[in-house]
Amino acid sequence: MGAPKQKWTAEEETALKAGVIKHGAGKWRTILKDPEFSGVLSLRSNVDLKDKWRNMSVMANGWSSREKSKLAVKRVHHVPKQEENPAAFYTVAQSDEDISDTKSIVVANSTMQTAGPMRTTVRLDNLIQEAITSLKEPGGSNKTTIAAYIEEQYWPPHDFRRILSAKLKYLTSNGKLIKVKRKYRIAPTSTFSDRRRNSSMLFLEGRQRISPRVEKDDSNMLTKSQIDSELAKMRNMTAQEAAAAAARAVAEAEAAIAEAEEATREAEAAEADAEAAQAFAEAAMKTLKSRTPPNMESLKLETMEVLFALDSE
DNA sequence: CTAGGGGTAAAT
DNA sequence: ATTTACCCCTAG
Repeated sequence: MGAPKQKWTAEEETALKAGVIKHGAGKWRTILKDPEFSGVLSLRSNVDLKDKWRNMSVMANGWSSREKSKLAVKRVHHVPKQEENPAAFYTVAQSDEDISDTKSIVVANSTMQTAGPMRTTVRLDNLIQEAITSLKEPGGSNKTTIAAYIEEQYWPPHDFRRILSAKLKYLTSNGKLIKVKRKYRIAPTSTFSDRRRNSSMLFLEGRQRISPRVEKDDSNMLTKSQIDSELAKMRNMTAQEAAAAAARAVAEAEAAIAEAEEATREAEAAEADAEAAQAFAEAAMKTLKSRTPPNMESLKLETMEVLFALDSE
């Protein structure tokens, strides 16, 4: 029996994502026990988490059918900026053969070969959609509100707002969003899958303020200071954690960059590479977790540089 | 416990 | 029809 049904709430999904980011994909039990998430996820089992993550991954993969398509990976095409990037990452990811997925390997390899970052998408579409639906503002939400919502739950990539603008513009011209007086709402007919609207705000526990040392964030939006504190924390992290955090940041940032470009052209192709960054980031995390890199310090430094490089982009 | 294969059935 | 939540099982 498939068992009744209990849709995952946005809070739970957020908690799961945050948990994965914090503890790594696969540490379901750890995530579950973490007091930061146990509240929200108390009704979920570790297997539920795993399955949900699987579902989410499948979605991110673009094309459904859980495990059907082996996905013979694709072209890594043009890259807006080409510098020598996270060499440390790529090296690490590549030097590992226990990267389970074909896609991961391909990503690493192709990335190496083209000496450029892969393009990706972090489902900004979905984030926007989630923001609008969750905010439930009559008449839609304006850009600032949407940005604030997203920034509250996700680590905002450097030039996030610029990208958001481009994306919003594109989605509007595309008919997926309707803009009325600077407010966006989801087009009724759109392909936006429109998901649950279970915005029962239980506790606002789903996501804690990351900065323990910055106590003065009353109503202040924690964007820049959050980044700073993240970086500060990274210095005290283990290489694995630092790399994982950085990997995620890199993936998101590059994805955002790709998104921005794509938005001004055609966003269709963007979906196809959606998983690339995720696979890459996961591979990096996985690798770094299973084996401690020889030179932790240099790795840490490398990741830092990556972050700064991206930040000054 | 986790990964992942496979399956059922409720929702959409 | 597809997606999605949940279950079960096996290997490691």
